[in-house]
Amino acid sequence: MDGEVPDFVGTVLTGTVSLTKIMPDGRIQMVAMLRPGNFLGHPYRAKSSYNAVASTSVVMCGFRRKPFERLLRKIPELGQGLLEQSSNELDAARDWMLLLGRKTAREKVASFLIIFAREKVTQDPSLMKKQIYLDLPYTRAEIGDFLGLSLETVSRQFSAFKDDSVVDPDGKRGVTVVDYPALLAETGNDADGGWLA
Amino acid sequence: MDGEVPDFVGTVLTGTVSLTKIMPDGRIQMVAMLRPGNFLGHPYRAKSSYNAVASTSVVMCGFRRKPFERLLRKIPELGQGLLEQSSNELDAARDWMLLLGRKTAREKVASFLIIFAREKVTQDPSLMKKQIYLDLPYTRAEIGDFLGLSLETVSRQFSAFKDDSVVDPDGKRGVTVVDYPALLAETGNDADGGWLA
DNA sequence: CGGTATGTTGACGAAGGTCAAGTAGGGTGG
DNA sequence: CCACCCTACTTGACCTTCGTCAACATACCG
Repeated sequence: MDGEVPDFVGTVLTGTVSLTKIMPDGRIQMVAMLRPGNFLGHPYRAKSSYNAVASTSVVMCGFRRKPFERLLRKIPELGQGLLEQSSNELDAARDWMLLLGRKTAREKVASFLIIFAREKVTQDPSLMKKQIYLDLPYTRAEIGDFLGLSLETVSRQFSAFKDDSVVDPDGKRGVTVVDYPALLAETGNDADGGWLA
Repeated sequence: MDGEVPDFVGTVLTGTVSLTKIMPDGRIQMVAMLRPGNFLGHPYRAKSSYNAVASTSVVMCGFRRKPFERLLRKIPELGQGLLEQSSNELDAARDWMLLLGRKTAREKVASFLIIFAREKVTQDPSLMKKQIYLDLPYTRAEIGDFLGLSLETVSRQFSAFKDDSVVDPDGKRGVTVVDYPALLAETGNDADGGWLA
């Protein structure tokens, strides 16, 4: 599924939606990864030139823009929630900017994997010392678009981490994180870290 | 001036404030450029690990966080303005991500210059066909932090644009844009473009 | 069972980073 | 007013990282 963001807004219920930017010559950069609970679209802003791509099958709760803005005016508490979410996304975008501008390919791929691994570790901290199986919602090419890398470089970094027994790729989209602390150390971040490892 | 963002929020009145992220080994990425009218700090979010740097002398209108949040609850319209601003910054951040992830050094520098040149052109469209003098608020090193480049690469791109008679550096922070349309064409964007050229 | 998507690996080259030397302004103290 | 110094900027030589192109492997789907 692929197309212009239409004149509606909504929240993601299940699945993963990606927003991408594309240059006239076809270069692509992913600029947002929306997971369940995240909000898609800007109230009060008609045009934003993104493409929305559903990476897995997605269920959304959508509203057309105009009625939603009326609702928003009636229930100001709603706006506060949106402001918080927007601030969160802004923070995430800025971690991502550090990644894009300054991290090496190896650090980028490690950071990418940590996003998904950390999600599981947060649910069950004991996983930190075990193997963590991940089902990535992206192909190598999409991971490249996420990280600002070519798909070949992404593939090579996966292989390198496999050689170092940090990670073990399994089929197309599966990976098991063999050594979570080691992977975390490869991200180039200090311990606390933001959204992006 | 340099330091942690303290427990306050506020709007920039004059000057330019930059937010940067720094990695343990010292690599730096600028993640926001706040100009007059922009808001600094997230209501409802205590910690964000940025450094705020005033690139020029700055006047701000600041509030401590707690009283401001009370104010915000009393006047919901205020929140709407903040949401709009936050959405705008998010859009800007995403244009910036495309730049960081996918543009060449030459395109990055062109895009950087266009941000400032466009500001002037918007005020006076006739400038588009004239020479535009800019007083950049940044050193080469800071431009590098903005664009995810080394300062040497920034310098080389300035020289290259000078050789091509697109731009004419003047002293430390001065530049005159000799050929605005040519510079625009170097950004790699299609005509409309977002915040970042 | 064959075909298309995706992933891996190798060889090579180009873009940009690093290191190093030298230059140019701008401000300060003599 | 001039000499000096400190900071920013420029330029060159070299090297690393990553992108590109290409061949091949694997997996998924009809």
